Amino acid sequence: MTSTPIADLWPTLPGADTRPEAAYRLLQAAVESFAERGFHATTTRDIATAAGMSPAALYIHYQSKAALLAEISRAGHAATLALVRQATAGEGGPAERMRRLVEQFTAWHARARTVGRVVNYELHALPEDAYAQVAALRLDIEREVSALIEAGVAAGEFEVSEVRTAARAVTSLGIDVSRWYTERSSETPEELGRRYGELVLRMLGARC
Amino acid sequence: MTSTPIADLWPTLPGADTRPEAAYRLLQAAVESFAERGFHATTTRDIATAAGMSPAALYIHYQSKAALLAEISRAGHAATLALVRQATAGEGGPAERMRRLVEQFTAWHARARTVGRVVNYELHALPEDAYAQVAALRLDIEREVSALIEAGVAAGEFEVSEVRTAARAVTSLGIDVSRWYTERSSETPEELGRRYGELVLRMLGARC
DNA sequence: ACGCTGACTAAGCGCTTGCTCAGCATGGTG
DNA sequence: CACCATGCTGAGCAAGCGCTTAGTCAGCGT
Repeated sequence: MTSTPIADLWPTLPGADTRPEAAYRLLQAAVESFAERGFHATTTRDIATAAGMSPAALYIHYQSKAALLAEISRAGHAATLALVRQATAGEGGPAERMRRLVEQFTAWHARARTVGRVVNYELHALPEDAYAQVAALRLDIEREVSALIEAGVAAGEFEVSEVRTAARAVTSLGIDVSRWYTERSSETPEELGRRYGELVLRMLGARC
Repeated sequence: MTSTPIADLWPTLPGADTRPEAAYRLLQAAVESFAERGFHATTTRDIATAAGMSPAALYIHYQSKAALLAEISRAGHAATLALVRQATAGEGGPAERMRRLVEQFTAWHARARTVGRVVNYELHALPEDAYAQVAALRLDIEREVSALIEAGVAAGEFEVSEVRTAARAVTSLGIDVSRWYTERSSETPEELGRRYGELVLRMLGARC
């Protein structure tokens, strides 16, 4: 029942199979700690202890505490963009694709809420170069959503006055799920996804 | 053109008129710093310097760094709840009141985005007693929104499958504005509010 | 048996943090 | 004038921070 959100993320990391298992444990511990307390309130001792090691062991696998955050953020954004691309590229018209996108985008932010929190709310703590990479990925995600809405408008399936505002609202709804969703929530990630899909289609004026 | 978001907040603070002006400057500096860097990444020296004082001066007006956060959070939540109550209590049917609520809720989170960020994203740093007070206020806000949606459904003006999920979506949209809105945004807070009001009414299935 | 390597630890360095405290200037009051 | 309360500062303390260093040890090829 309890999911391991980091598992959604790990396969997208470079060299995931060759990397020692200890690096994985450190990454998992960092995600959990950063999500719960925030980057600056998390100490390297927290992470190392949660991973069952001494503080110094962290620096064998990662250059710094910030490098850990950068790796989580990069991989998390890459995974999200991949999810968005997969959903929008599938079969069906704009409305059908939008429903699928919102369902999966929302469910991911509920299921992988710890990763989602780090990805969306710890951007300011990223080193400059990592931030630049991540900002580019975020732009790509928003562009995908905007393009899909525009396609829907062109096909006469959506009716929207401002595409950019609508795109903001769609992504915003999904992202904010990682803030408020807890494992005590009454809805499963998939249920929530389906309901949000319905709400978004109505928001976009999809012909009923 | 540039707003001073803290001004929206200050009047709701207890003893605002009797309190020395230095306390106000410290509070303003704290809001700005907490919003930009987060609570834990902000030092007492940051706050004091921004207020034009030495670090020690902070402790004449506030018991601790956390007490500053608590005061900001309490006042910010109280102001938000007051805004919500004022909007929902006005004249008009559920749809009209919901439009007004979303317009004002959204515009506030754009205009007072610095306060909004502290209020919504630094909850975990609150001392336990302050957190309890603030959690109660947050529950009240959500209850107001839920009640308004239920009233709309009862009046036949809304059509919603799950009231709680819809309420979550409505508040979520507004709250997340404080995360992404910047003063470089192309829309004014009021424009954004109007557009979001439109989107939310559609989302709730308001009869057109 | 041997030396080497790579994962790891115990100890701790240099620095920053939240916060304290003795003392100073100011201005209202007798 | 003396007196004191108020608002503030300069200096600095104890604790905790990110990170480094020297060294241990199991597993490996030869």
